[in-house]
Amino acid sequence: MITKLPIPTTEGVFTAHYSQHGLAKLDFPTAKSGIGKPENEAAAASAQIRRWHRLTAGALNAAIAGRAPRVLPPLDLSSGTEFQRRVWSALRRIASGRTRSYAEVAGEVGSPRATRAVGGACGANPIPVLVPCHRVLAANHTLGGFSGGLNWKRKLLAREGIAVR
DNA sequence: TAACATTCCGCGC
DNA sequence: GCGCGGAATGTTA
Repeated sequence: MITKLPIPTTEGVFTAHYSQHGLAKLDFPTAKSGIGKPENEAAAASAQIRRWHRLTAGALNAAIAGRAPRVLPPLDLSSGTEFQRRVWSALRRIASGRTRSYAEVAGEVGSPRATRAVGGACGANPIPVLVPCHRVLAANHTLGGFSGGLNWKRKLLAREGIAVR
């Protein structure tokens, strides 16, 4: 069972998806996000999920403000493949304000030539911002791509003080 | 099998 | 040196 809850930020309203294992997905603001669905899922949320949600909201707002989140809720990454989960945990080890290239990440997960596959895994990342897929740049320090829109990637990097070409 | 959020090498300017 | 075209490469649906 999945519970969806909104998170207001200075950049718009994100939507968090919780499974019984933790935060499973985070959506960028859309034009229609903001007002909940007819069914009031917030009311049905367990005490535990509400607690996770508070952590998520705090971490997300901190990250958007350019500060490293102090605590994160448990993440439910069970939707990913083995390879994707390796990539995502490698991403979480990148310190705020630092960057990696797709090739470097590929090396860290044990498949040095899977650079392009790393790009795919980043694109499949269900929890942007908190799992810092935006800190991965191309080898020549250009932006590369970003599923949620390159503007987001630029903005997030700027908040962390990272300059890109 | 085709599609990629890459990278590397070679060419022409 | 810069820009562009094309091939190699691992993973996924």
